[in-house]
Order: sequence, then C-alpha cells, then structure tokens
Amino acid sequence: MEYNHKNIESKWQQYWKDNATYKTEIDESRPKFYVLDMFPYPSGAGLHVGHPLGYIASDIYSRFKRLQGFNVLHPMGYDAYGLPAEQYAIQTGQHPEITTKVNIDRYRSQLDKIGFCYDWDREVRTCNPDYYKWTQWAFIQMFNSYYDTKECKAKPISELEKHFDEYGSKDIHAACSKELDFTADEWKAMDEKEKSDTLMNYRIAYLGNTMVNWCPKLGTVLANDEVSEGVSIRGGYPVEQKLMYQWCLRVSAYAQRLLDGLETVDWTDSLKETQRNWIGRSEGAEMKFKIADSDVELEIFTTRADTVFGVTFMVLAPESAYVDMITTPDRKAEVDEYIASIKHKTERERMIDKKVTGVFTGAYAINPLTGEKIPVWVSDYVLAGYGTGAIMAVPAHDSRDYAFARRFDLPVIPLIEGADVSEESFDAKSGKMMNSKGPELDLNGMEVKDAIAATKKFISEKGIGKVKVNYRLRDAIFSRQRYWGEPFPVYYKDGIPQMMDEDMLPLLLPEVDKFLPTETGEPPLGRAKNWKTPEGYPIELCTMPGFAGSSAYYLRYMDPKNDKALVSKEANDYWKNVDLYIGGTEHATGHLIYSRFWNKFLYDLGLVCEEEPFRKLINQGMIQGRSNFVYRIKDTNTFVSYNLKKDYDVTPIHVDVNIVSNDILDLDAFRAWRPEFKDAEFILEDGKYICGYAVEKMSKSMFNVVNPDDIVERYGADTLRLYEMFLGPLEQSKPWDTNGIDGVNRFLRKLWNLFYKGNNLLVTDGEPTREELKSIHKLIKKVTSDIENFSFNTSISAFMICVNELTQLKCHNREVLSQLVILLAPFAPHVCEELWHILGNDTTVCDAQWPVHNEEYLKEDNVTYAVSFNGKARYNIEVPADMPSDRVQEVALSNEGAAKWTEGKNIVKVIVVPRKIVNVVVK
RNA sequence: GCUCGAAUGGUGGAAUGGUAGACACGAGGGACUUAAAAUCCCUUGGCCAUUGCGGCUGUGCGGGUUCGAGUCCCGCUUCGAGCACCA
Repeated sequence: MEYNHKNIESKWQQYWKDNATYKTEIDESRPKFYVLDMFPYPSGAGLHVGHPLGYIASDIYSRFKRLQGFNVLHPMGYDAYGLPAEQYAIQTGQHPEITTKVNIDRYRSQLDKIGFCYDWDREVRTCNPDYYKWTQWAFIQMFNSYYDTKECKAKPISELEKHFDEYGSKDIHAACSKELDFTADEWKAMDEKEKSDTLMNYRIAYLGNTMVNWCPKLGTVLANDEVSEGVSIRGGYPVEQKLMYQWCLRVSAYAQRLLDGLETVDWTDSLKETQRNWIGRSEGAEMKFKIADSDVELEIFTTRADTVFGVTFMVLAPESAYVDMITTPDRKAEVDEYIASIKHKTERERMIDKKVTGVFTGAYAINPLTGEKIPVWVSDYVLAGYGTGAIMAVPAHDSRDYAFARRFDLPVIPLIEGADVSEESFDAKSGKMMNSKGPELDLNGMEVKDAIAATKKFISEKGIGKVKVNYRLRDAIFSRQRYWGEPFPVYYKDGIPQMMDEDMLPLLLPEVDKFLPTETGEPPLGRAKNWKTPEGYPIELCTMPGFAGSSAYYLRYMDPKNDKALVSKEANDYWKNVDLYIGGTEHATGHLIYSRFWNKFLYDLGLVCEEEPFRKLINQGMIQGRSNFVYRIKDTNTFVSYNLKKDYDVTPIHVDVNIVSNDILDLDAFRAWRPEFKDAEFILEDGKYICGYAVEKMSKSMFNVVNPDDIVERYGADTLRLYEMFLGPLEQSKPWDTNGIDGVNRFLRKLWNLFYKGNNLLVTDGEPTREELKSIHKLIKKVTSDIENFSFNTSISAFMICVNELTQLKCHNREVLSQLVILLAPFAPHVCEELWHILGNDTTVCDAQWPVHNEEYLKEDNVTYAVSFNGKARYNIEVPADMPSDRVQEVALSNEGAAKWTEGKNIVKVIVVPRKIVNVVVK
C-alpha cells in the first residue's frame, strides 16, 4: 500500500464525526485545559493559507494536552456581525444574514478539510439571537452599574441613588464623566429627566455627548482602534471629529486594573507594552492657577511639576470651557474667529497641518509659586480630551511649548544647568535645577526627579494642587449607525432611556426594506416597520459595534446552549478561563482591551470566577504573499526571463502564483490565463522562463493568494499542517512559499515506508534495540519540550531526523512505531490515526497516552571533548562517558596535541567544562 | 520623538556562553530507467589547497567581558511593530 492522503483523510474525518471523538464535557476527574483561537469574521473571499496558521498551532497544542490526560476545551465559532456583509447588502440588496450564512458554510467546509479537533457542538455565532441575547443582557448590567473608585469595582447604580437620597453628591467615590456637586435635597427636587441625566454621569454604560470619530462615507461612528492616521481601518475613508450623543462604555474607569492585570498574565512583552502604551498612564500633578482680577481658577495637568518656575504662558484647548470664562471683551472677536477656524478642520487636517497657531485671550494667570502674571493663550496643540484641557507652558523644557513661544515671541527661561535652549528645548528629565527659587520653595541644585517630588509635596500641602494620575485610554463609543449588529435593548419613554426587561430578551434585529439610512438621516433601523415596544415607545435605532459580540464569547463556549445565563456557575467554575489563546496582533488595542474590560466587569458582579480572561496568549505571525512577476518588454507582447531583463526596457507584471512552480513559469498556462497573453512570446534562459518575486500582502489583486483547499487536494491536510508549522517560528511573520512543501510530504511517505513495503506490512514484535530506543526517546524528549515552547518547526525537524534514523536502522518495531505515531498525532492526525489502527489498536489515537522519555536510553557510550588552549586551537578527544573529569584532563594533556601546544609553556590551570570542552590555559 | 523587537548561506530557518549553518528547499554531480516520474547516494557559507587526509575566513558595524561570544555588556547602522501635539 502506498501513502494515499485522499482515502485516509476523508475516512478518518468521517470516523471522528460519527464517533463524536472531539465532543467535550465537564469531567471533574481530569484537569481542564482551555485552548482558544480568535474566532474569524467570515469574509466573502474564504480562507487563504495564512488564516489556518494559528488554528493549526492551537490544534496541535490541544491534541498534545489531550494526550497528556487533560480534558481539553477547544471550540470554534464566528464573529458574524460586521461592516463588509452590510456594505455588500447595500450594493446588492442581499440580506447580510444570507451572505453571512453562505460565508460561514464556506469557512466551515474549508476548516473541516484540515482536520481540526473542534467540538462543533459548542459553535457560537455572534449574530444568532440566542447568542446576542447575552450581549444585550451584559449591556443592561453595565447600564445598571457604576464604578466605585475607592473599592475599585463595579457596583449597582441603586446604591449610588441611595447615597444621593441621603447625602447628595458629597463623599461619593464614583467614576464619572464630569464632577457634579449637589445636595440630597437638590437631588430629591430633580424631575425624572434630570435624575436620569445625573445618573448617566456615573453609569458604566451611558449616553454621553462625546467627540466621536465620524466617518461620513461609512455613515457611522468608529472607535479609536478602528481609526488609524485619520482614516477608517476598514475602507480607508476619511474620519472627522464630531460631537454626538452616543452610548459609551466607561472603560476608562478600569484603566488601572487593565494595567495591573497585565502583570498577572503570560503574554509577550511586546503585546503587554502595546497595551500599556494604549492605556497610557502618566503620573503628574493637577495644579490651580488663579486668573488675575477674576474668581476663575485654571486647573492644569502636568508631569513636570518641577518646572513651575519656568512657566511663561498658559494654553487652553479651543474646546475648553475656560475660554469663554476668561476671554477679555476686547479679545473676544479674535478668539471666536480662531476657534471657528479650528472647528471646520478635520482631525486629519489638524494632524497633517503642523503649523503653530494660537490666539491670546487677554487674561493673565498668576503663578502660584512666584506670584508672577503670565498670559493665557488658546491653541489647538492642546487637546480638550486629555487632562483638564489646559496646560502650563514651559518652553525651555517642552518642544511643543518651545515652538509656540518662538512663533509668538514669548520668553524662554531655562531651569536646568547646562541646558542650551537657544535652538531647541531640553526635554530630558535629568539634570540639576536652577532659576527655581521662590519665596517659599527652593529647588535649585536638586536633581529633576527629586524636584518633581518636592514640588508635588509642596503644592499638596499648600492646597495649590494634588497628585494626579491620567490615562490616555478613553471610554469606548458603543453606538453604530448601522443595520448589521446587535440592537440595543433600550427604548425611550419621554426621551428618557429605559432598559427592557430581561425576560424580553433577545430583542430581535428587525427586517428592513433597504440597508441604507433613512431620508431623515436616521440609522437603517429607522426603516423597520412596527419597531416599537408594545406600549408604543420608540426603540434605540443604533446597533452595537463589532467588539460587542466578541467581548465575552470565550465564556459562552463553556456553556453555549444555556438559556438561563451567559454561562452557568458550574461550567465557569470548571473551565475558569482560557489557558491558551492564539490570534493575531491586530487585536492588541481593540478586542484584547474590550474583552478584558468586559470580563472584569462580570467578575465584579460575581458572575465569573477569574479576573483575567486569557492566561497565556500567543500571537501568530502573519503569512504574507509571495508574488511572482513576468517582465514585458515595453510596447511589445514579448516577455523576458528574470536574469535577462536588465538588457531590455521592461514593465513588471504580477502573474498568478498558481501557474508558477519554483519560480518557473508554465508557458501554456500563462497564455491561457488571460486573453491578452494568448499570443505572448518569450525570451527564455536555459529553456525556462524564470519569474521574479516579491513579498507582499496576500491578496487577490497581487495574484498571490494560495487556497488551502488546493494544497489539501494535492498534498493532503497532514502535509499542509506540517508545512505551515515548518515554515518558521509561529510568532514570526513570513511569506508563504509553496516551494518547500515537497520536503514534508516526502517525510510522510518515508514514515509510511517504515510500515509498508508495497503491500507487505513490515511491523515486527519483540524488544526494540538500544539504538532504536535511543532514537525514539531523543524524539520524545525533544518534541515534548518543543510543543511546550511552541517551537513546532524544530520539532518537525526532529521527526525528520528520527524517521531517517529508524529507516537506516531498518526499524519496524511495533513498540517504537507506536510511540512515534502518538508523538506525531497532534501534527498529522489523519495519517497517524490510520497508522495507529494499522498497528492493531481499535481505539482512536487521541485516547492514547503521551510517552515519557527515559534518560537511561539517551546516555552516550563515548563523549567527545574538544580541547582548546587559550581558546586558540582545538582538537577532539573521545573518552568513555563515565570517565571522571580529572581523568579527562589527564587524557587531554597526554595527547599529542597538548604536547605540541604546551611545549615551553607553563600550564596555569586546566578547566573542564562539563561534557563539552576541556580548556587548558597556558602562560 | 518615545517604547519594544529583529539582523546568521542562493532561500526558509537551527544553535542551555562550548566544533556556527541542524532540518528543509533550491542548485550541482551520480545510480536505477528505453525515457520520464518516483526513489536512493554524494557535494553545497566564502577563499585557498585539493594524488597529503588540510589551511584561512566567516553570524549588520565598532569596542568590551570571558580560556571561549551568533548568544552577555557598551556604542552605532539598517529594518519591522506600537504610541504620538497625551503636557
């Protein structure tokens, strides 16, 4: 029998299905292990060979853990809501539900061919009502909660109301949009609308007037992580800033816990660093500056409290509320004009246009440490959304302030000894202070670090300011003016938002005639007929964003069919959290922040038992495309081979990689590829047409997409799996190059040949030889540690070496081959299942036990030592493995080489480094 | 600008501070075959010597620590990633 992947793979895929081999249940007798992939958004293009990379890695790990005796949860599902399906619906009228279903079916059939061990009974789809019911439910819980900043956890909003009833806003510790001040009596006197608005200020899911990223082309709001460099990530359309009344999630309340949690998880440093950057904690001080001839106090945030003596002006953000409060009448016209000119600029224009602009308000602030009067300006380089929207400007030690001072000719006072500020500012936080002596505080001669601490202490004691921590992380904007998303379980009673009763969930997504906004500019849901509550109240027309459905899906897999709860306590207590999560880096600041937030919130409510959802996380690298090129001589239909093209004036043209093999073009296939190449002529080298290549993104337009189905058809799923892993380290990005795939396919055939020669089964019984045992135990040791370290490429090399050794040894021993099959089963499950049965087993190889290596078999008879003198030269000696080290030295020194090297020299010391090298130091 | 990561043959990539280039691809040579495919064997970092089995050199660049550095330390160069008027 020859190795025939087609028969084997379909046979065992069917067997696994029929026998529910990968069905998973809670089993208290075994330790659990939860392996999760980031679930895909099923796009219309289907999978290319890059997509399964992470899935194969997690599948190998799942199978490995199962063989080690763990009860492994390894589920898969679909992130099914999203923009592309809706865009397609707008263009074609096709309901997104239909396209989504078609795409999911396509994905499923592609996934099934690769032989994953998913428990498909646990599949989730974010667009299914019995799934999004729990997304809506979680939103209601967030609406009904506030964040206690003293206890650092979410609590019921009713507790806050009780506090208001008794004490008003006095002594509350609640994360809020803005500080409010009211008494219990004032609270009680509020009407329903006012109360609702007041509570909104504290709710974790709240309606707020916020500056949002508005994308006119997509007709919707986008979250910060959906925008990059002023354009939308999906589609690349311009995005502008707009003030809108939107649902938001108070993610910022969790900033510190999101930061602290990173210390407890096993993620890569770079990913943790990315999240730290995104959260952007900065420690500083908030300080009050009185405005001269006014009651107004200007509050600013600074990380450089030590530089107060160098403040020569103040700057407000154009949107700051202070602007109207302090602008003098004579300056009002000019200030208004400036602010108007800023407003009509988009975020993108503001970013590109780095011209320094600003206007003087006419007001002066008083430096609290020196008593000096300093002018207050307005400029768009100060951001309204960060800190207090106002800064103290220290041009000597901040490059932005410096540019502003130079532009408007404001004074620059250096505060650090030796800093030359004639050309540019000195921003470094180091050096000795000078020019920093006031009536009450003297910082001169201090190191910057100490001066910051001293100033903070001083201002706190004097009540001028307080120590403050700021975060860059903003609240998540949660409304999308789209159709294809989760409807909000919200209706409006006299303009006051109300949550639906939980027993009314799920609130189903209604049918609409078109997927466009209405003529009056309402979201597409405005088109839904009878989209009202039974009492006739209007329902929220926005839908939730993409990250809503993906924020808690890992919990749902634990208990996917539960209609009483997101996840039962029993299931959550058993599966706890994800032990291994594999996915791409692109979710570092989106999904991986939101789902951590979401999970922490559920943790605060006591609904889940772990505070961090993903214990260990691996980012698989991206698979790039490897494009091929042909070179057409200008104005002809003649193509010249790669190495001859320098002699001609040529245009490179992308050519479909599927008609190129080892960079050699299939000429007939090329002529047949497109009509314009029908009569193509070629200038060949050595009778071949050699194509050029480049590494680019894998995409249709580059003609470099490789479909896993084609690879499976030709080489089999096991070869695909092995080759994807063999390509290089999992976490590294690398181009797909089908050229090397023959190597791993050849390996599988060699493996097969250990079992069969023609139709003769070669397997023998009896005791394995010492050499056979050594070979297989070396492999057990290597593969076990490699899988634990996700070093799959090197373990495949180890398999190749072992199979070559066993072939050399003519080893067909049943015991040795059984172990080999178990070890390889996670990587190449189909062929291993077949061989496992050929070896006479009638259970599945998944139920086998992972072998443990025995050091006894790995011992060498002889050990080779390299001997070096002063590290200058070396020769080898071979001695019995058990020879004591002082004997090894003797042998080394009595050797001919030693005599040659030590002639006339005094031996100072002899160092024996265990196992490897004997060093002899001479003078 | 700040933060993190990387750099090794023609290619993908291996190397707990211990014989750099495992394993694989590609290339070259050979065997088998009417031929092709498949399979097997040999060579394959560079330079020199190859009827003396060897010598020299070599992990982006420059220093350092060490008996010994691809690996550790310091200073650069280049590339990639994240953040970015965040005070």
